[in-house]
Amino acid sequence: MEDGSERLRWGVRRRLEFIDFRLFWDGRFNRSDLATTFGISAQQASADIGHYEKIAAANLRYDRAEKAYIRTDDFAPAFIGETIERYLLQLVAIENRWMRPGDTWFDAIPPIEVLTLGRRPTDPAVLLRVLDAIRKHQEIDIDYASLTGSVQPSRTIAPHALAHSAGRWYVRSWSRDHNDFRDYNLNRIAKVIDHRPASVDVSLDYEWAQKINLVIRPNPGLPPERQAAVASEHAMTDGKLIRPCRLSLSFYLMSEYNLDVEPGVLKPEKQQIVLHNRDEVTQARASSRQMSIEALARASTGGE
Amino acid sequence: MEDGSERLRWGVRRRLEFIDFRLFWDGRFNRSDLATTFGISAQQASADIGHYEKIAAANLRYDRAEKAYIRTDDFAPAFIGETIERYLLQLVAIENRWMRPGDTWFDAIPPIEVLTLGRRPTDPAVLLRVLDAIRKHQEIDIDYASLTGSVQPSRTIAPHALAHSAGRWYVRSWSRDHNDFRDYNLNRIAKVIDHRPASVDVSLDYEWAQKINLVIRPNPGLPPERQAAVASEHAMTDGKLIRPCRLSLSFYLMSEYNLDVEPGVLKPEKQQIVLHNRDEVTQARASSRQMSIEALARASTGGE
DNA sequence: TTATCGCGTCCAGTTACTTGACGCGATCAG
DNA sequence: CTGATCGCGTCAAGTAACTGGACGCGATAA
Repeated sequence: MEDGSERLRWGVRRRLEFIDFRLFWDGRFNRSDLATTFGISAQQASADIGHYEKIAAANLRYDRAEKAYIRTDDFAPAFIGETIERYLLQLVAIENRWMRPGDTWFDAIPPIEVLTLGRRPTDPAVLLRVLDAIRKHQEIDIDYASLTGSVQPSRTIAPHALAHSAGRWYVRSWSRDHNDFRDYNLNRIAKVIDHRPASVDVSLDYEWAQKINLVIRPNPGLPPERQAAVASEHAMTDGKLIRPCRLSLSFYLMSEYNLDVEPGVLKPEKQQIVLHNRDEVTQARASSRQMSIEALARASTGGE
Repeated sequence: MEDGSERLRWGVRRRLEFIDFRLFWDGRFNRSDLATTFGISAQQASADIGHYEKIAAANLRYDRAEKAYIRTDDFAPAFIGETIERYLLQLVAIENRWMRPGDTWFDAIPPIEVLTLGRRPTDPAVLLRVLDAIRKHQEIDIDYASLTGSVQPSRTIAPHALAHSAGRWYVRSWSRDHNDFRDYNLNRIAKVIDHRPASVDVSLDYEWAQKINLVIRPNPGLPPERQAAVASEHAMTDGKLIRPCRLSLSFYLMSEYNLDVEPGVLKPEKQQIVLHNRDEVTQARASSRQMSIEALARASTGGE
């Protein structure tokens, strides 16, 4: 099957992709679908359909009774290729109200249910300032929603990276108040007040820079056939999964999968995978954190 | 600030959105950025920039030294609006290799780290057949990767919905072998072999159709200020969160947040929220499941 | 039957976009 | 300082995309 590699103008290509998309997800589409979603005339839509037929004639046929173009059995995507995950993500985003259906190409949203506890949306203004600070190596003064909920004096941080885990966004930053590196929850930053050039050397954040291999295995407490299934699901080789991971982030992954719980506390079904080198990880993390703090202390006494 | 509500052709509008996007995320863009991502000439790109300036002149200025258009301090998005979550999702998707950077408008990917254990990608052919079966009320014969990994005879299911939780996709289906409704892991369906009209009445899936309110509270074992923080993070009112949820899916949400663990087993930090009406939920789930099974049994003895 | 609707197509006119050419200001190597 | 380079802006002329209007065709519904 061709991949639609002809030289097409960007807009035309997108419309042919749309045809591909609708055939895949709905099995059908209309000329008017094409015309309304792109705001083009019916004539132009006809021309586009003709264009698509030239490229992938076997993919569709017009059904007069249905008044629609119908996907054939030998349909093979000519444009959208292997980008299925992308559209699945869009479905999740729609259900979570992160996206409006109109932002996507879905017509009938498939009957899906998305289950999360949700979280507060990200403030664009905050994200913009944080990204700027990362890019331009600035330190920023922020209003941070403290644990107690009480009003706190503003804090000064020098962010240098974003991290995402288990649905949360973290801002990896140097903290002026503590003179060490920490994670700040992006959604808890209420406001970015001011900014100035940062003085800290972010390469001293060893806990971020250094990686370690998490060695993950199926929980040996599970019946052997369940262990095999778990191994298969996580695409393990030789019954184990090696996952490289920044030291500072290892905590979140361990937390998400209950890897930080002592063996035997939870039923094996609640802890399908276990971390084989847990002690090594916690120890490496603690020591790199200590090294980082000492290096920062030396730098500040020496430099200022 | 205007929202770019002029009547613009679809392609032009997308390009102005692109300008908005790059200004937001990178703080800058080039004429050639515009020209190359959309495959248009430099002249046309100039025209588009002029067009954008007419709509949101205060958003950008040209810096001759930088050879780029730079975001001003009073920048306010004129096109991309509040669709920030969408682009954050794209960043996650890129890091997970679900999307290629070229599928997005990002130039320099911000320094982000995405932490998951990953999973096998979804097979487009399988998804397509499953969606068809849902839409057309068909039953399908599938090759299902069993827990033991051994080859199993094919199973016959009649799917009627998709569900997403904790990174997994489930296919809610009637099972011919068991004459009840179950969840099938989408990634475990290796192949869809055949299909025919389904005979089962999906409205008998009470465990799916019926919803219950999960009453979620901060773990009382946490210090009060931590409880307040948890309540705030989950946007609780009066210290509790009411989350309506299909009975069949309640299990996954409980599993994801360790709500299904007896109080006292885990440290409170590992179980920041607790389910106040756990007994009610498990009981409702069991009874609706039983009702469903009985209804199906009556239908099959009476009907066939 | 008649009315309606969606598709396909021929037509002429408009807009978007192209290639080609030239000038301007900033940066850089010699 | 000078000439080369690069990215931007613009004028001009031609092409491709797209629009409006009009007409016929087949299927469906009143």
